[in-house]
Amino acid sequence: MSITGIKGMNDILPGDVETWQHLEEQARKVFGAFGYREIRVPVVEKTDLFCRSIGETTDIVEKEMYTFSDKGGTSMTLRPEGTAPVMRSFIQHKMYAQDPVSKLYYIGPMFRHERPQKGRYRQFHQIGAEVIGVDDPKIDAQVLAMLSHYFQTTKIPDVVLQINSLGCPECRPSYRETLISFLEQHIASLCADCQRRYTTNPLRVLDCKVPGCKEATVDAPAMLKNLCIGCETHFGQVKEHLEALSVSYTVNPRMVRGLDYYTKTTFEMVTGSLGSQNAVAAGGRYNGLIKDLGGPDLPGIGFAIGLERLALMLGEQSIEPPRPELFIATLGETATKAGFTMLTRLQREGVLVEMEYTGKSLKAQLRRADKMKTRRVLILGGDELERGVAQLRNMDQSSQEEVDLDGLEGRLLREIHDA
RNA sequence: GUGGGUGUAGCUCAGUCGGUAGAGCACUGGAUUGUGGCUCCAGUUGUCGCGGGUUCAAUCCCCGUCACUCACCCCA
Repeated sequence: MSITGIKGMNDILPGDVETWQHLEEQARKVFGAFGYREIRVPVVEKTDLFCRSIGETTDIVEKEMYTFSDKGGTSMTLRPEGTAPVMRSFIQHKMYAQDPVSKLYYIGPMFRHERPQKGRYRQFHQIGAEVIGVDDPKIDAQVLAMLSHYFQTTKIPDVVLQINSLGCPECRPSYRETLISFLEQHIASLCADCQRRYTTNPLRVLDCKVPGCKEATVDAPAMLKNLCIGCETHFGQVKEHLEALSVSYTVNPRMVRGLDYYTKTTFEMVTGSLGSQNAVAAGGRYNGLIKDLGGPDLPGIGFAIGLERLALMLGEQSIEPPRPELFIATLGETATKAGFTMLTRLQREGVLVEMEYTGKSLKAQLRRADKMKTRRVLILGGDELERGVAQLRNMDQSSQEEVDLDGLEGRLLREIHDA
């Protein structure tokens, strides 16, 4: 048996990769216009970084990380998400000393050891953006405006923006307590999972899909009703700004996050067309994170987009390879040599040119040229070469003319550039 | 971690009520001593996922295992 790839880690082959390039190019364009600059950070970090940022009791940290010891014995982890490494880098390079506001984006692979299924893989790819240094609700709204604009320009169908507020260290702990005591009274009607997690992660119970849990929690106290003054006005202003920017959204008071660092505004772009892996982008504000990681007390907000899920939504249509401008078909050794040097000269001019290297029949060469959907074929024969001419065939029109080799390359280059 | 489905040619799949296998596409060559797409003809490719059991005989039945996949869980 030959060596295969690793479960849940996929190859992106020609024909599919063009979709990915499109998604990445659009992100660079859109994010660039909003003033974001790219940052590239390693895929491996010290394990501690993720434990401290994502949260010790989250599923990600408890059971999904690719963690190993390097030769010096330090525990390292393949990054399961992008925000923590970016914040680590931000702090380490004291980026706050250069500019009070940093707007950064990243593109790259993330790793989580989960059971793979549609839209969920062990190596997956995210495009993320982060704004550090501003707590103003205008920024929350602007981030959401940029995100929904990105979905419009990439022509991703059927996504809706859901927003919520998770409160802050002032209001969340007391809400948590009232929620736990509510859940205790209804524990009998909760599913086994919720009975287990209602103390560790009570907010998650509100997001449970089991009908019984939904019913039991209909009258549960809502975070949005228990926000402190600061969080409430912040959330209200976010909504106002979204309306002013004509960004459509719905409030989902039961939306929760899988990472502990989120505060205040949280959001998801949700689709109905991907089954249960329905979040195609998600994020929120994380005002305490940078301080927790040993940096200054600066607010932040950001999101990550799941590229596999977008690629799935854009459909399976495989993209055709580009059409060569010219195929050089040759007969005989001297013509083949001459054709080969011409091929290379034109390629150096940036023109897509092909030829057959293995000395097949002219018929076979033309068939191959046709299969590649070549626009033109230059037929170089031995006798013609001596006379300084060749046959130039237009494959679309099935027409052919004899051309002088002298000045031919210049003529072709002009023709190709004019088209 | 739990459950379901599927594993036959490069791809999509058929098939054998147990006697070691086929189609379409793709690929190669020919019908035109130097000319593609259409058509016609010919040809190549499989340890029928792997291991074990039952049997005279297993790709087919049974058990195990691995892989892929979908769902739960979780999440982008």
